[in-house]
Amino acid sequence: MSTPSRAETTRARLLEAAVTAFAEKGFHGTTTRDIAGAAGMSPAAVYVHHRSKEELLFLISREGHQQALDVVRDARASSADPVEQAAAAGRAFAEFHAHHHTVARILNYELAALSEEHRAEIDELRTGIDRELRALVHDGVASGAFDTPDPALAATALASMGIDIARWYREDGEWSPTQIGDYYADLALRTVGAVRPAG
Amino acid sequence: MSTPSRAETTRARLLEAAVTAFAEKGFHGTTTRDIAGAAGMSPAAVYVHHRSKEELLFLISREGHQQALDVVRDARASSADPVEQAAAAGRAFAEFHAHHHTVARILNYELAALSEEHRAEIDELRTGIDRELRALVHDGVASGAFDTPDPALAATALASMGIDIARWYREDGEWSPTQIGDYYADLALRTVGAVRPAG
DNA sequence: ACACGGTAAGCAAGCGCTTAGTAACCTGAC
DNA sequence: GTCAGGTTACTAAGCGCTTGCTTACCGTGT
Repeated sequence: MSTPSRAETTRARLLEAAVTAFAEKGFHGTTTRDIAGAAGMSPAAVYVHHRSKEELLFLISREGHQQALDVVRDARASSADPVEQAAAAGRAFAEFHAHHHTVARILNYELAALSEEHRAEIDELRTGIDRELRALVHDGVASGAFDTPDPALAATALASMGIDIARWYREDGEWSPTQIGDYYADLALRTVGAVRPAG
Repeated sequence: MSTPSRAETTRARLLEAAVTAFAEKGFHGTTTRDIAGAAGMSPAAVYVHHRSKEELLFLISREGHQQALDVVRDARASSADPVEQAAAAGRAFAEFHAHHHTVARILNYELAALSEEHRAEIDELRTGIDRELRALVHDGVASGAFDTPDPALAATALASMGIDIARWYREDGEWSPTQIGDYYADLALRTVGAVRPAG
């Protein structure tokens, strides 16, 4: 229960400012002066707490990807039934991308701005997400619970429709993250061709 | 059948170079020297043929959005049956985003870099696409051919899953644009809850 | 003679990042 | 309690370079 040090607080403020700026204007459209200004500090303060502007992007990207991977893993672990797994994954992945749409935009649209080493580390997390979804669809097809013309492409489509929510979602839009989660739980089942679970 | 003038050819070469560069590195990550260099010209040549870097983005965006709108309109006009319209729209919209993935990335990820006036003009074309898809789903629901818990969200999802193909599609990937088109024709029918047409 | 299609050179502004310095806060000997 | 000595968190100023774009000029075809 230790209170965070002043340095930790400042570090977090800079990261939060970077998230907002990167999501709104992109990595290359954001200046270190933007970030420092939004955090209420001088441009030099960025370099007291972080090596470079790219490191800020990497820290944001790693944390966000880890969370996204956890979301999918938790959904798979929530049930032994592939049908329930598909609904849970569709719901949770959609809710994640709606609720964390600012971070999610950075995760998916700023990959090219990462250094080669950082990009490689992020790619491993992305591969993990893809593997989870492919395994989920594979299990359902193998058990006869799913009916899809192309299981691998179905897994890609599941990831894709969730990710793109971060692009079109608006906080003042027609649907709340919960409503979107409900809809995408159903849409995931339609995508894999599952018989709806009773209830 | 007039041969294009030298100016017209150069203009097109600069636009093509801008498409490649913007898609790969984003608008802000691309320099006017990148564009001129890729077109085999000096940096000043850009300004012989175009007002600004932003104008290049606008020209690319307007042309691409017009084509995307035409694709959806043609799909709707191809049949009076909402089910066939949904399949045709799903297929054509997906094929478009796979085949023209470089342009499509610019259309969907560089909107914020447009000037206010240009952005407004592009938004009209985007609204047109949205309206077509909402009308399509509405017609199917009204005729009893579709079954979906949220028609407006279904239309959004249809657009979304097509658009995101531009993000994940790779020319050396697992699927060709035609295969993707086939799959998304079927996926569109699942999304709107249509009874598959005979055949 | 001259319009057309282009370049060489460079300007003002803005970029990521560094350096040198300072105010504010601890620590502990007395 | 207090106050020198050291540390932490930060800033003012600016460096070297790149940016979008302009200006002044030139070779070529008619």
